[in-house]
Amino acid sequence: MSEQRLISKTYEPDKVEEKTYREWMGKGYFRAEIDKDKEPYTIVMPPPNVTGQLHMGHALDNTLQDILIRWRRMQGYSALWLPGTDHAGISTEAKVVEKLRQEGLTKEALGREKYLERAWEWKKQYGGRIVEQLKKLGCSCDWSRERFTLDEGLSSAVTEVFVKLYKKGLIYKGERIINWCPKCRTSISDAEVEYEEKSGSLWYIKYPTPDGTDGIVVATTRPETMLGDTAVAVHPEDERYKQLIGRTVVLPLMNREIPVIADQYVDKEFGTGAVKITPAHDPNDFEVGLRHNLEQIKVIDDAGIMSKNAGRYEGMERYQARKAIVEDLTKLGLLEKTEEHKHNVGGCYRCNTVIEPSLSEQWFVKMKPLAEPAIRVVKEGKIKFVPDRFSKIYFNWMENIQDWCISRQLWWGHRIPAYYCLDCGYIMVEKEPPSSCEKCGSKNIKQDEDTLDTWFSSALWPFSTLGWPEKTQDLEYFYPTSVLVTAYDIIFFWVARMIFSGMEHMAEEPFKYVFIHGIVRDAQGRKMSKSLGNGIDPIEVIDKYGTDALRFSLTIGNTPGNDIRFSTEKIESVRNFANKIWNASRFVLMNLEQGRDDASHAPLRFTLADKWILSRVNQLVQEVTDNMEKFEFGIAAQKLYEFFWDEFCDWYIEMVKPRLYDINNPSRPEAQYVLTKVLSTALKLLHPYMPFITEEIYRNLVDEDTSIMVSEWPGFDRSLRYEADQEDMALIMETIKSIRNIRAEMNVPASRKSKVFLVTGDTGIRELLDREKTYFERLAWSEIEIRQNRHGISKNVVSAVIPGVEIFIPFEELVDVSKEIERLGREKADLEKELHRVNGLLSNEKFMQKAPKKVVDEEKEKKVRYTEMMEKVVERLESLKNN
RNA sequence: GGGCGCAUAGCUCAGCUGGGAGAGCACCUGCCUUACAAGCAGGGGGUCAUAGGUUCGAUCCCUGUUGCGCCCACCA
Repeated sequence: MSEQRLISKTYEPDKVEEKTYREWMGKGYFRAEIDKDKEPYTIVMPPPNVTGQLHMGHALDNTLQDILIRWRRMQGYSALWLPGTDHAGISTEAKVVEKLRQEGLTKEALGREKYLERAWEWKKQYGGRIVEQLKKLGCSCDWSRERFTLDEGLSSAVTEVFVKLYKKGLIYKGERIINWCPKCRTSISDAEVEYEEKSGSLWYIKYPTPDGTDGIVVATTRPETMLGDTAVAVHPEDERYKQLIGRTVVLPLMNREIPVIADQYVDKEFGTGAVKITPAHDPNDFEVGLRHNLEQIKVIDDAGIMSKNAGRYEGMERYQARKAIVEDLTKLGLLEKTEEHKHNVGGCYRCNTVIEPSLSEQWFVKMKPLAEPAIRVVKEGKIKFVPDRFSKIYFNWMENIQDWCISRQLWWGHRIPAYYCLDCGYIMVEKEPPSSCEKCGSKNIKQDEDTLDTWFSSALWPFSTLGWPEKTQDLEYFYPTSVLVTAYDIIFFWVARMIFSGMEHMAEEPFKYVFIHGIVRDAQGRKMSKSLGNGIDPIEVIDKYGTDALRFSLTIGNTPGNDIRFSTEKIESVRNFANKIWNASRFVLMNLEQGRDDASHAPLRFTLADKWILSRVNQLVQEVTDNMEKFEFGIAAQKLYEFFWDEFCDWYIEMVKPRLYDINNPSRPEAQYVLTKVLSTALKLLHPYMPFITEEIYRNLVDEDTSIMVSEWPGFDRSLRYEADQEDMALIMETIKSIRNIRAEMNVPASRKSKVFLVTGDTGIRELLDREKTYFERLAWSEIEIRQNRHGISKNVVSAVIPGVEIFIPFEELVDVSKEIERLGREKADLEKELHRVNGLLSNEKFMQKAPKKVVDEEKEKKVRYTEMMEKVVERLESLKNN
């Protein structure tokens, strides 16, 4: 025993957390073993960016995962939480390039090999940071299995998948309109474009016929793309333009003749009903171009600069060019008008730069065949979204999915395993670099320069981290994983892609549940962001309030799928809760014997309070476990909070004090036993939420050499259902509350005891009150006297009625009768209201017929009780008025 | 243009399959009662957004409306 260690009056997290985490690590508690006698329970951690820092989103996400994994581990599962980090292609590359820039270098100047060396250095320097932060959060991950998306095993999984899908015809290379970020200098996928409504202009530009007699006016939001126009399209049935179809018009500024074509795509109602067609810079125009065999002219280059095809605008930045073109058109008298126009503009999700749709040769994953089983597995319920509404969002996306552009013009990432014969142009896609061309035998071979979308490797995470494509024992035992925990903003990027990848490569769903949570907002409800500067650093919160406080405040009262707000007020109240746990535990430890024998208690000597709290904690075990099975952590945490503070501290501990202070009390050992039992049970239930404080106390309470982490999760115990005692206890508590209420209203200080008469005609209640009368001394500062009737009780009393019992408190000073009448009048009014409601129900024939018997009986019982109480109140009122 | 979420006490939010409205914080009153003043006891405060419907009975289920937020979608 070393309860002396819990001397501080306040819980000091910094003295516990680091030390405890180290011990857990040292003892290997986080390590999951393959154990055929246990059921596996697996969570793969959504890998944070390797060079990132922990933010509140991570804190929430990982707290929830840790709650699940600690809970299941205690339940006896072989619980694996597999951690890792993501190489985060674009953002890491951006950071490394920026660093080089500061040194006056560019990646091109450095060359691929040297550049990658620098990138790995960067990773070495910063990659450990987020891992250390996760440890501060208390995450019980199996660090021996930590993975990185660019490590050898995962890279081989990526290559395996790429080759496999290519050979199956599900990966192809093609020239398409893709989303190009001129700042990141790479293509990005559709999912990576974020649309924002912006107000812009709609310019009406006249394209004259060659003879100058006629013309057509087109409307556009992006005049700079007109330099690449290769047609004007109108609707086939548009009478206004019928005579122009098949003829040509002159593209202004470029003086190029382009055809007027008819295509269904055109909306007659919008603008002028005539659309300029730029196949190289617009996805729709591209399609139109294919249908009509139009030339594709790229006028904007990879940096967002006008290309050599842009005539005299060459070299201008795209928005400068827009301005110049509008000015020039105005001078030429070809700008008919300009309208204000609101439209969606796509931006890069990393750098927010406006995306340039651009014709480019890229690699794609053919999605339709992959989407089909991914939809089915959710429809069949083999994967369940929690909450369920997110499955709709998932279906909507999956069912309308477009091919996935996976090639990135970056160097930091998995290089595409495609090899080109520079002599005959043949493409080889192989796991190992071919030494010569399969077709012409040439040794002149070059690997594709591009890398893969980071999400391509993340998509394989649930099985690549377990060793796939090798047939490892880990994979055999831990796959499919049990649950995936993530925020809703990442469903498309990651969850959906893991699902189709799991189905395609493992022929089995990657997880059974997708548990979706919301995002953490600031106190005003704003999204935390770097640009707003309103982000709260979880590490700072931990340093100030402790890890357990942070974790619990992110959990309590929250519901799946909904956003939460982070506020100082909330974390302070949770910090206070941790302190409450600490002090209650100090109390218990102070009142235990050194080297006591736990077995020395006799259930026969359990008091009412003992049986009540044992019964309550037993119920709590059941309820909390049920809530957790349903992912209702917010409710479970709420129940734990209320039980611990209200029932255990404010009632049970107060009730048990006299027995502890009296060394000769025959039921003192039972009090000690129950305190220990209830506290240790509550600590176990709290452990997934507040791992550190619960561990610190548990070791002091149970055994220095044990750990709550590996203790057994409490189960419901049928022998602890003391239902009658619970009802008795409820009556005692009601009576005490009522006495306290009167005393408070009369401004009686705790130091002044009251004499209290409890009057009841019910023999059973009288016996109960008599048996438990010691409770009133401490909890109601009262000495009670139990009477069968009111005879002989002074008239100078304040009274109250609760079901079954009348309470009278005499006062030496004269009680203000008018005030007392007023108070009883309020009680009477409340009872009248209740009686009115009950009588209404009971006299309603339909209610009597149709309501369940249980409800009817309850109401009948209430009527009896209220009527009885009413009689007492009326009696009392009359006697007061007669005086 | 579709789809979804939210609307409950001054603030932030719970409220499980419909049966007498809850918590934390804030506020008011009284207490340093030998675990805890980061505490204890008591108290005030809500027509559960709005209009209908279903039901014996609706904060909860259905429909419409309003407000706020989010997601998806190629109208230049």
